[in-house]
Amino acid sequence: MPTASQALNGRARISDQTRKRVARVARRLRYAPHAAARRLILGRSNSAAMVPGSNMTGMFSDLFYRAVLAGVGGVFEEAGYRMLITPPLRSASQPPQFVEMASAREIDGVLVAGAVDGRWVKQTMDTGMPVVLLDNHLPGKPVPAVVNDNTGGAYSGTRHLAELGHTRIGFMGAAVDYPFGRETHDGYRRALTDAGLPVDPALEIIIPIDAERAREGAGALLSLADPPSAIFAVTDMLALGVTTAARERGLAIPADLSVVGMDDIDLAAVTNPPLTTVRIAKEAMGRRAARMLLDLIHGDDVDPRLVILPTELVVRGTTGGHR
Amino acid sequence: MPTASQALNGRARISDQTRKRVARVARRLRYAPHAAARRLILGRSNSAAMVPGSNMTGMFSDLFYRAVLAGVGGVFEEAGYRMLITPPLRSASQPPQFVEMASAREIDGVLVAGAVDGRWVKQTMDTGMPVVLLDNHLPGKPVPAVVNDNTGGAYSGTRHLAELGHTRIGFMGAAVDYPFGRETHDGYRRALTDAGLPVDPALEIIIPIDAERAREGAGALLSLADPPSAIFAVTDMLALGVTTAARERGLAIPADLSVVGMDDIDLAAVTNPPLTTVRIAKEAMGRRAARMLLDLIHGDDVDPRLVILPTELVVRGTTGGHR
DNA sequence: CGGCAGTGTCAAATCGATTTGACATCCGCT
DNA sequence: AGCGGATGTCAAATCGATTTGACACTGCCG
Repeated sequence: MPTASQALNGRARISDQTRKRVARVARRLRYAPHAAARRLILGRSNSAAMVPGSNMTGMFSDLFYRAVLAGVGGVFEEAGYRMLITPPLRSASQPPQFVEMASAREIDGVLVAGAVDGRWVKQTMDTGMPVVLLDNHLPGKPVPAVVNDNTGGAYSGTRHLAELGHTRIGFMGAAVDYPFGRETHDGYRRALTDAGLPVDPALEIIIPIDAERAREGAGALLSLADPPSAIFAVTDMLALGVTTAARERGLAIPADLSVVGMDDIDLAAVTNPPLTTVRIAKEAMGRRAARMLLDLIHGDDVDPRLVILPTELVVRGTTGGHR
Repeated sequence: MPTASQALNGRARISDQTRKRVARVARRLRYAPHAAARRLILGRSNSAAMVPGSNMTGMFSDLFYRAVLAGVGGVFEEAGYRMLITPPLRSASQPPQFVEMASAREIDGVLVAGAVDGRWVKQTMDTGMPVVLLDNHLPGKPVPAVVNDNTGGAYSGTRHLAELGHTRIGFMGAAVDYPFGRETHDGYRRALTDAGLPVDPALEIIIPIDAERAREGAGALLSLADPPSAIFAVTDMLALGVTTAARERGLAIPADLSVVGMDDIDLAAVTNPPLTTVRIAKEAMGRRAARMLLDLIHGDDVDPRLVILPTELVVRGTTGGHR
């Protein structure tokens, strides 16, 4: 079948006419080349693994990761690459599935979204397999990564509240084991300091990202003797938990309490009132990371090993001036 | 390397001592067999595709999907199988990724969860690739499938309300393009008829599964001149939308309105009040479907092509007697 | 007529792991 | 000594697609 192969793959010495004839026959016979055989001789599989980090509750649950996934998928599809999503991480001591797939050379590259044990990343990279981190980075390690400007985002959200005249601004942070948690906290505190406001640890609550916990946490903040008049939450889901808790206490938004989220999930624009939030360029993040991985697979050097994407403040209906 | 292969794969004529020695060396060299080469000679890849149907991509089916995934993953892992999740369906006219993977023999079987175009299923099965549907079935077609007893579940949820003395029982159905929608509707109507209650189309609302629509829909039902005193919703998320809408109108639950959901997501037990619901055996569904697929892959005949799993009514705090 | 470009056929090598059958040792037992 | 069982070595075939180089054929041009 050398002729057939050359015709289908656009190689040498085959006229257009023959090429088309072969293609027609192949279609009629429903012929599809055997992926493993191709992989073996060509040395590449044209597929990459997308790994949901341990902070992802589920690949599709998270509106955040769905948007990222769309960006990644678009670039891969355009490049003729296949994206395989691995299941959520298994028992901690065993290597996650992507490590096995990488060492068996089933894939050409790995894209890890979110929290991951650096040990597995290192082991995979040591075998020469390209890895790109997404929404996560290993500080001090030369692992290519694409992240959001979490510090800057938290800064601009908090500053917005300060500029509206609020002086007691609460913080709802996320307890996660990757840099996002610390970075947002930094941004919040820095904005307070720059605005000449004191940092009050009593106004800071750090919880796992979870619907119930968010409402409880917000309730605790609002029950303080001297409660905040505004709250910056590090994700939109947390911010929505805050608005729910406020409504349960009879507080009007934004009259009694201003709220800023971060993310700009689809839902944010249609809540009542629509949520003021710091938009994360989710699709761009996915696209950028996917392109970086493809470059690495093709052997190109990627220039900045760490890409930080800027955020954008989107002022909607949940923020107002301090009385 | 015949000896090495025989040692690692537990084949003939190799003493335990040599076996161990080979294993040690292999580990030190970080040797892992090339998946494609193995696939080629062995004729199987020990991996299967898990396909999220077009209804599984949304956030609300997600808690459901996660539980199913856990069941599937457990069985696969135990069997030494790898599960690859394909990304959400791409543009409608192109074949979804699992079809390509199947025709290139990258996988040994396909598990489709939820709504899927029957055309692709047929095309895949025609090539001899085992396919099992999960939470979906193609009526009249001999495609192996594992489903919930949706009719029975809706029946028991509705009957529970009738037994509590409710006579005007609303229905909140899902507008989806697979049997779930029709089956739950049937179960609801049948329960009414069996209880000697009239069917009133004005009490039936059928909407896409979506947070906003659920609240609006419930609002419409509760605004009727002669509103229902109880509502059966076909998913827990819809039921929670109902309770939210009721609370917004100052109705107490269950005093003024009884609500029953279906699913029993984790959240259902911790809401206030905890949700009465019809439990779907989600993990069992995943396990059963995974086992069926493995049987088909191993060439065994599966006996009932359609497995229907029973539901269980879980009475919690959102249902009470009719005044 | 000789040569050459354009096109197609064909056999052989290649990718990496596994399986098989032939052959070689070594050991213990009769 | 001779035999059989246990164990290990080795060369060769296999899986399916691709690539390469040798060769053949046609038709056109100088």
